[in-house]
Amino acid sequence: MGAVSGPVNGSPPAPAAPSPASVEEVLALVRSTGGRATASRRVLLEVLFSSGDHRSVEDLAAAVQARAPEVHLSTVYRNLEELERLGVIVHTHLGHGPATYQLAGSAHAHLICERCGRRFEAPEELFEGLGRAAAERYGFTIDPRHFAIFGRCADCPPSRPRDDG
Amino acid sequence: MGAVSGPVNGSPPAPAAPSPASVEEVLALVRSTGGRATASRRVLLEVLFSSGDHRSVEDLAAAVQARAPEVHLSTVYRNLEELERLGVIVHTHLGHGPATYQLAGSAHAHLICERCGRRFEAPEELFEGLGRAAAERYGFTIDPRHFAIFGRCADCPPSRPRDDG
DNA sequence: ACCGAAAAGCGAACCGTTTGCATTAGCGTG
DNA sequence: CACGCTAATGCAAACGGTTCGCTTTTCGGT
Repeated sequence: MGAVSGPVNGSPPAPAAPSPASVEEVLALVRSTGGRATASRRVLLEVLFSSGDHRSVEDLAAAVQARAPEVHLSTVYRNLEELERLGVIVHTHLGHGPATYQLAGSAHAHLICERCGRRFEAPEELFEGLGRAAAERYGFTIDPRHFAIFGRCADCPPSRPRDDG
Repeated sequence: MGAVSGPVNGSPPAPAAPSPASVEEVLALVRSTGGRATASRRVLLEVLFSSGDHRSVEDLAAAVQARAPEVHLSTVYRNLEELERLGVIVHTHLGHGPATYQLAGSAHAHLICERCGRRFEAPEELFEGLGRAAAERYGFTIDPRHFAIFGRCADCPPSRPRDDG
C-alpha cells in the first residue's frame, strides 16, 4: 500500500500524524519544541532519510560515525529517543536482538519465522480483522508494527517441541 | 476457551502437542530424553504447576529459592531452557522487560497498551483472520503468543507524538 | 559577544541473560 | 548396591543492548 500507515482499528485510517519529509523540516520541528539543531542530530537524520528500514542503533551509529567520527553511541541513543518522542521515527522489535529504527512513515508490521528467521512485511490490511475485533471487544487500538508476529514459514516444520538437530 | 491452544492458521486447531499434566509426568519425559530428575528441576516444576502465568525468571527463581535456597539463578535459566526445548513450557515477551514463562498449555496472546501497560488476554479467535491471511499469502503459520501486540487501550489517547506529561 | 540551557562526549552502571569451569549428584550398569 | 559416566549444578565472570551521571561543549536568543 502506498499510503502512510497508522494504527489499525478497523475503521478508515486515521489522518496519521504528518511526518516531516526532510532533514531540515525535522530540525525545524526540533527547534520549535525547544530543541537544538546540532551536528550529530543532523547527521543522524541524514542517515535515517537516506537509507532503508530496520536499522539497529549500532548500524546507525556506524553510519553516523563514518561522517562524524566523534559522535558517541550514547548520543545516538539520546537522539533516537528524542526523535521518537517527536514522532519522527519509530522503533520496532523484530526478534530477540536489538531494536530497529525507521522513519515513522515507513513503519509496517512483520511476520517472522521463529525457526529460520525469514521475514515478511505484512500490509496493514492483514490486521483489519484483528484490529476490528480488538476495538469492539476491548476498545483497544492495535499497532501491530511495534512487535513482530512470530510463527513458522512454509519451509519450516510446524511448531512443536524443538527438534533442532 | 477451554481448549488447549496452538498456532493459528485459520484451519481447525491442530491436535497440539499433549502437554504433560504433572510434575512427575514431566520428569518422566525429561528422563526419557536422557535428562535427569534433579531437585532443582522438580522444585521449578512444582512452582510452574502451582502458580499463574507470566512469571519472570527472577520471580520463578525467588519462588524456587524459597524452598531450595541454594538453587542458583543460572540453574533456573538452564532448566527453563531445557523445559522449553521439551515443549513443556513457553516464554512470552509482554513488553520491553524480562520474558515471562508459563506452561505451554496455558499460553495465550496479549494486547498491551503501550502507554499505560494495561494488558488484555486475547483469545485465539481474534487472530483467525490474520492467521488465515498469513497462511494464504505467505504460507506462514502465525503464533501470536510469543510477542504481545502493542497498541492503545480505551483510556489512553491515540498513538501520536508522545505527550507523556 | 554573552549567557543560560540543551546536548555532547565519555565512562561506568545497568539489566537480563549466557557461558566457562570445577564440583556434585542422577541413574543405568555391572 | 557400589561404580562410574555424564548431566547438571553453583558460582563468578562475561555478555549485548541500553541507560545514566558528570563535565565540557555548543547552540541560538538577546
